[in-house]
Amino acid sequence: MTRSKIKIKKIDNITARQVTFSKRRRGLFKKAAELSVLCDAEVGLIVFSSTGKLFDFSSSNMNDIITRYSTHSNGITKLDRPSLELQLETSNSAKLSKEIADRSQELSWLKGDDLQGLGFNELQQLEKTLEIGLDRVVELKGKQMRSQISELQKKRTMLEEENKHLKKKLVETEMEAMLRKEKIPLVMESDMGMQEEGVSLESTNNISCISETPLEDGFSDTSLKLGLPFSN
Amino acid sequence: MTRSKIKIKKIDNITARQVTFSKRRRGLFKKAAELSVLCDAEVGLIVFSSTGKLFDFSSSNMNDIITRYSTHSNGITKLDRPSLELQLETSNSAKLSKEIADRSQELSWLKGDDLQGLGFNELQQLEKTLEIGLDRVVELKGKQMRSQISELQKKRTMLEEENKHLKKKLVETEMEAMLRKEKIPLVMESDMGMQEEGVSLESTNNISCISETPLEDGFSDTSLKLGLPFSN
DNA sequence: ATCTATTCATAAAA
DNA sequence: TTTTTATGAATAGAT
Repeated sequence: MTRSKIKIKKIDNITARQVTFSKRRRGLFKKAAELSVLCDAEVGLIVFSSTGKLFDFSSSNMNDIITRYSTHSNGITKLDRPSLELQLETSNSAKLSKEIADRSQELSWLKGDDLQGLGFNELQQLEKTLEIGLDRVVELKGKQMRSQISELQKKRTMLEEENKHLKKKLVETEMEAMLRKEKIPLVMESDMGMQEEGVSLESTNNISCISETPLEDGFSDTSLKLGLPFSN
Repeated sequence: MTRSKIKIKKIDNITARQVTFSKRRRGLFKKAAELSVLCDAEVGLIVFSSTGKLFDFSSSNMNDIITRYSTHSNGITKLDRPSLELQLETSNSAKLSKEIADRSQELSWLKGDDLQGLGFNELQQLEKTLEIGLDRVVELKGKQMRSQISELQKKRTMLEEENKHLKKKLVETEMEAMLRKEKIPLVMESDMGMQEEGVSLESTNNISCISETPLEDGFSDTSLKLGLPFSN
């Protein structure tokens, strides 16, 4: 369309055709893009050259555009090969939705919501179900609590035992030291490698370590919290 | 692009945008057609206006083009473009199934089943939920029972009142008959049109209703069952 | 929708 | 291919 007007018919010369294709293709894509931007349109453009090369442009997402086109243009007529499966899936979805609705309803009832429409027998049944459920939950909870308690008690016993041993050992060590007429430094704690966890010699309350009443209480406190570790 | 150059950006003025859309759309489609003819290319063009209207052009068949595009552009991903909806449906089904599973699980828990995996806090929560539900059910049930009882009592009162009147009337009738020296047949019940429902002259248990016991019993039993009409 | 001044697209050539 | 250039086509703004 310059130098001379041309007729719109297939260009015979292959080279010329390819050249024209390049030029016009770019022009076309440019205009497509401009249209989509200027006019807020959704544009999808697909071009296959005579040599089979693909060029495409889409203002958004080509799949979206094609999908939208499919539903718009002929709706179902077009690609109805899978419509059978689709129908199956759709009806399946419907079934599932119904199922969900049913279960939601039952859940509501069990939670005490939405009871207005129920008759007496239904309420009766519901009550029974709830009582059974509650019984089982309470029972299991109790079991868990009991097992937790017994575990803690076992641990306490173990630690008490350990403490007893440690105290004994400490007394022995002291005695030994006294026999050697050596004084055990009071600040020894920081240097002592305490491989025995759970027994701490440091503390805010000072306890004399050497004496006839070798260890007053305070050592017997294993710091074990017997409170149950759950909030109420 | 005449009179003044324009910037390629969305045209704000709606009217102007629509006008431009019309003009440029026609230009675009014309060029698309020209390209396909001049260069022997396969062209597919899809345009949705901002108002949602669809315009399309295809040098051959749009489905073919889309199919070819699908195989070309991403190979497998869109090869079965038609199954896009199917995929959507399928994923939807999956979601729904999951939902059902969730609700089923919760239902099981509420019914006291499948509790093994639950921790203490979950059991605690469950117990609370069940208690609330149970409370509500019991409350509503109680309400229904009370209203039923009061309704029945009202009815009983009504019927008792009615019976009293009927007895009185009967006595009067008897008296009258006696005065006329006429005898009232004993088998009259079967012929008497009993327009008063709820009042049965027949009965197995005999209860005297009127202090003077003017008429023998059998009249006073209204056959009212006060037991609640539900099974336990 | 139609008109026109301008800008744009592009056929032919390089 | 891309660039150049002369020219026809497309179109923004007005009507």
